[in-house]
Amino acid sequence: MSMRLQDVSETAPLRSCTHEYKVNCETCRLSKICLPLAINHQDLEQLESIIQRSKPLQKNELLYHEGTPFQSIYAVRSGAVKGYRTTSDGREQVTGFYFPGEILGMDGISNNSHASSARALETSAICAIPFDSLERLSASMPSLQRHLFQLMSREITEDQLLITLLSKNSADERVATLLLSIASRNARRNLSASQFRLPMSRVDIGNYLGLTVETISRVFSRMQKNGILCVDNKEIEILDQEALQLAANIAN
Amino acid sequence: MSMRLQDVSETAPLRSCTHEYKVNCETCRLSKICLPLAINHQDLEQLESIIQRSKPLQKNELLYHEGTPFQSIYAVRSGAVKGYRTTSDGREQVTGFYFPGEILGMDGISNNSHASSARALETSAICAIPFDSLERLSASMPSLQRHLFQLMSREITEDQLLITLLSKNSADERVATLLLSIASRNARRNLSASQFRLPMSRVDIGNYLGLTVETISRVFSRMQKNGILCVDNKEIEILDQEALQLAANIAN
DNA sequence: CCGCGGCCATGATGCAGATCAAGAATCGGC
DNA sequence: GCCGATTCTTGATCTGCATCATGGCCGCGG
Repeated sequence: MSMRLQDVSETAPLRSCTHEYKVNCETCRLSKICLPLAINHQDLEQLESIIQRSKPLQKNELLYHEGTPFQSIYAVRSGAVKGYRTTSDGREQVTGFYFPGEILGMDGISNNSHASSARALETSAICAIPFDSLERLSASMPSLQRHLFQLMSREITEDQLLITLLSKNSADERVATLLLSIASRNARRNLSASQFRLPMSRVDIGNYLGLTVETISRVFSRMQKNGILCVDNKEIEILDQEALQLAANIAN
Repeated sequence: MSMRLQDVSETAPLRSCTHEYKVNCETCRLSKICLPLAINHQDLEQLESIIQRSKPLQKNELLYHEGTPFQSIYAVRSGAVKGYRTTSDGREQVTGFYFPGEILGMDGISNNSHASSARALETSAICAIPFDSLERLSASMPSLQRHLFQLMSREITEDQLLITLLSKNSADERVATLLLSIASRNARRNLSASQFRLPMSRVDIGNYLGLTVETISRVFSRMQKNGILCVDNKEIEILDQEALQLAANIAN
C-alpha cells in the first residue's frame, strides 16, 4: 500500500476559509514555469494585483464549462485538472491534463466563451487571471505579450502532437508517450520522474488517448509483466526508462 | 469532364515576374476573414507596410519547414496549403489544410522555430507577415493584439475538434466532417458550398483523418452509391446536404 | 500515338483494439 | 469497520479498418 499524497499542496499551505489565500507569484515555487517569465519586480507586482485566488476546488468540481462566458485563464497551483469537450451526442473527449504551473482556458478567447470545460481531478488550488486585465497589461509589457503568444503557441504544438499520436500510434505507444510526458512534467517541478501517482482515472486516460479502459488496463498489465513499469492502482513506477522510451518511439 | 480551376487567383491577377506583387489588404476580397479585422484605415496602412508578398508558390513547393527559424506567419491569398509534421520515423502527419483568407504558421512562436512544415497543394499566393513587426504593432493596437489572440485561440479549438474527430469518430463520420468543413469555408468566401474541387490528394485526406487511402476511396464510393455525393476524381458535389450532415453528426 | 508513373478504386484477408461479460479491488459514506 | 458503488482487471468474441494485391485511369513526355 502506498501513502496518499492527494491533498498535499505544492505551494504554501492554504488557510481554511478566508476569501483570498496568502500566496503570491513572487514566492510561488512555480513562478518559473507559470506566467511571470522574464518580468521584473515592478511588473510582477502589477501582474500580481490582477490575479485572483479563490478557495481550492474539490475533486470533481468544475472550473469552467463549455459555453460559459470567457473571463479568465487559469493557472494550476496544486492538484490536477482535466480539460474536455462534450460531443453533440453527450460523450466527452478529454483534451488535456493540467498540472501545477500549467495554464489552461485559452481556447475561450476566440469566441468570448469557453470552447471546453475543465474539472478538478483532485483537490486543486487555482489562480484565475482575468483576461481583459492581462490583455491591457500586456500591451504595455512586451515581455508579457510575448509570453502569452508563446503559451498559446505551445498549446497549439501540443495539440498537434496529440493529433499525431491519435492518428499514427498504437495503444502501447500512446500510453508510453503519456507516461513519459507526465514524468517529464514532474521533473520540471523537481518531483520524481520515475515514481508518481496518476491523478486521473483509467477512463480519463483511455478517453484522452482514444482507447477504452480495458485497453489501458491491458497495456499497464503487459508493461508490468515486461518489467517496464510497476503499477499499483494509480501509483506508477517506471522501472525501465529506456524500454518505455523505446515503446513510445517506435513510431513517434 | 469538369473545368479546371486550379490556377485561378481569387484576388487581383498576379504580374508575372516583379519582386513585389500589386495587391493590398484594403482591396483584398479576403480582408474580412484574414487579419485586418476591426482596424481603421490608418492602422491598416501601417499593417500593410510590413506585409510581404512574394511570387506565388508552385504546387508542392515548401512554404516553411520544421525546425527552420520562425520569422513570419502566413496568410493564404489564393490556392491551398497543407500543414504537416514529420514523425521521428519519417512519416508525416497532416495537421491542417489552409484556404484563402486563413492564417498558418503560428505554431512557430513558442520556440522561435517552426514546429511544422507547410507545402502548397496547388499554385498559391501567400502573404508573409513578419511576426516581430506584428508584435510591435499589436502592442500599440489593442484591436490587432486581440485579433491575434483570437486567431491563435481559434487554432487551438480547431485542433481540439480534430482530436475529438480522430479519437471518437468512424471513417464515414470523419470524411463527412471534413467535407462539411471545406464546404462551409467555401461558403465564407462566397464560393459554392455544394460543389468544389479538392486541392489535396486522397493520401493527404487519409493522412489528415487518420485513415488509409483505400478507406477514403471506399467511403467516397459508398457515399456516391448512397446518393449523398457525386465524386468525379477531385471534383466533389454534395447532393444530399442533410444526409451528409447526418453522417457527420452520428457521434459528433 | 504509345508507354510510363502517379493516383485512384476495389476485392480478399488479417489483426489491433472494441465490445461484451464477469470478477476483484478500492473507495466513500455512515 | 462494514457495505454498496465505483473503478479496475482479465478473458472471450467481434468488427472496422489496415494491409496486401491487382487492375484501371489520367496526364505527360517522347
